[in-house]
Amino acid sequence: MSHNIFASMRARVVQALHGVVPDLPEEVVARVEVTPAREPEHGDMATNAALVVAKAARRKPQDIAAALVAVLQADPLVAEAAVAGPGFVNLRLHADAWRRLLPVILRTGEAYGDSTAGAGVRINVEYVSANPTGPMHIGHCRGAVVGDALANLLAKVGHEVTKEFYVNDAGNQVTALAWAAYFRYLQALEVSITEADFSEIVPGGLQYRGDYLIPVGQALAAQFGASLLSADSWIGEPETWLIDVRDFTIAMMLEQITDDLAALGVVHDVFVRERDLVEQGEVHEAIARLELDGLVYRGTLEPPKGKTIDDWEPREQMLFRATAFGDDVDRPLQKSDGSFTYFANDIAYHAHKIARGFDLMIDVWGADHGGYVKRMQAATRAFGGTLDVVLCQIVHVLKGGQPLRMSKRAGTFITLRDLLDEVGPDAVRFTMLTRKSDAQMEFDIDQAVAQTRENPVFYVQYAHARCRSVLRAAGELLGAAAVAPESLAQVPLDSLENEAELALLRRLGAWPRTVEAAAAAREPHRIAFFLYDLAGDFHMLWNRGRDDSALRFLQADRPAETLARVALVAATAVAIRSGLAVMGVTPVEEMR
RNA sequence: GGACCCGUAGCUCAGCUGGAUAGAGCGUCGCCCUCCGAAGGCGAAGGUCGCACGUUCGAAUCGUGUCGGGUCCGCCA
Repeated sequence: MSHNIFASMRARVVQALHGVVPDLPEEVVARVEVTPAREPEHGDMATNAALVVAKAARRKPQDIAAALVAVLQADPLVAEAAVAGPGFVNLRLHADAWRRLLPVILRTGEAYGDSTAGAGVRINVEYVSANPTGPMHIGHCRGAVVGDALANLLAKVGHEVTKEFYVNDAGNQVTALAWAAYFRYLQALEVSITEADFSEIVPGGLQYRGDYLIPVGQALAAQFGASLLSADSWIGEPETWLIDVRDFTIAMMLEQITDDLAALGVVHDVFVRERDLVEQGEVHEAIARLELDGLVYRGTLEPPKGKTIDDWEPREQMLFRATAFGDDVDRPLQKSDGSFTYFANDIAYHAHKIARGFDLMIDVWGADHGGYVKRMQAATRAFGGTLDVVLCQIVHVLKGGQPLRMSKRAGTFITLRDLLDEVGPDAVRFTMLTRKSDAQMEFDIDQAVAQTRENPVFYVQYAHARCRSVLRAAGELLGAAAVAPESLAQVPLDSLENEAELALLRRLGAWPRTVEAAAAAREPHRIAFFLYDLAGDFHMLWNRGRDDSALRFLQADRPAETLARVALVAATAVAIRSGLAVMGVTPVEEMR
């Protein structure tokens, strides 16, 4: 059930258009838009209807616009219609058309803005998907927030959404992790060996030297005692301990990651483990199916030009014919040791998702995976699926006006947990959504906690707190029953006629179309900007009351007007909560 | 050499999928307030939308080229 006033006006415009210009092709009508007017003098809304059909109708846009105006002026919602510019039709609605949104909003509650635009389309949103080799850091954080908010947004427009985490627990990385954990295990048992000496033993050298594995080593010692050592209390043969240590460590890391995510408010519905896919033979199955379709062959790749690779030598390998689906080159499926590449596993994973019946997959990745998009989309198309990728660009963290250079070696490595401790989950989530995800962003820690307008989190929360404050005071003045949503939904609203009040009303009316547009564009940041603007409208109204006490919400001697204003305030709070819910941010009742 | 992302006000960024005179916050300048309807308010200045062609009624938005910044480029994930 949609309460989108722009959608209903569009329906009226299209109906009028059919009367004015018969036999219009569907695809032409589809381009008709009804959008909010940018300038208040232009009215409330504008439509491009006459402009987009002019060519098909073989008539001048202004003529069609004039004919539309004649029809639309008779519409009971329309106060004024006029031709403007090259053939726009500007519409000014009766104030009542806007006012009657309030009961709808109050009765709908936080579901205001929901729609059925996505009904029947199942979407899998995969995000975070970090290696379980260490704690979550800032780089993961943006993707986590964007993915989570996007999933909420898609659900709000009616999609059936699954939030999914792909655990990369099958590659060399987790073997390296096991070695690093084993070193900490030795330390926990006070086996005397230096990091340098141990690194000599590790195939490829010791990685993951961070302190975060110390508790893992202790836990291993507590769990296994000395049983992972050799008989002479020295380093055991890897085949005797590697798998146990690896699985134990992955489990602990994964638990820490999910704990950190939970602290951020991110909870996935489904975890898929790469190792399970490998062990259940799904990779072989997926590759076999590609072979059947003639999309796999043995060949030799050209070395990349302009980039010298020291030990490059031409090598024949198993390749996926990605170029058949728009990629630049065909992509390797097998390493020289015969095992599958990460890409091959990922193909199996996406085939797995397609087989589970999703109509659309959306992967949220870091910018460093940008070069991977085309091949993955090629692979999913080979399986008859559709993949959208949302790339999240790098986040630079600022503190005290200075960039924090993140370096594991220098110890200025910011974990998600550090950030949450310093800023709090709500501010982290909101701030991460104040930029388009494919643009780099600077995360200014000082700004995220600032109690001023320059901090959008504060500004929006403050607006909600003020709304709640008004509602509490109204309850004391008029009685709790009088300010219950259903009571307010029946209040006469004629007294809402101040320009600032109407501006706020119009903004509230734009919420459903904002949600739909943001979902269609996969751009959750638009929600943050809408809320910032909405908060601005509300604060402006509040400030008017500060200058002129007649404009304050609560007027002890004029209960009818007070109730109408309280209804507007209550609806504003509802819309803010509706938006914050998409972002996963908790609305506050008061500023403290 | 190639692929992908980004170039909009001094700074950080929006710009609703091609619409009308390109917006916000910060900063700057001016005025007001310092009242718990506290954690400021009002107003002003400030832009050849990196640049050049092209597409069309119309371009910050689409295409091509170019310059600048970023990410990445066979057996890492």
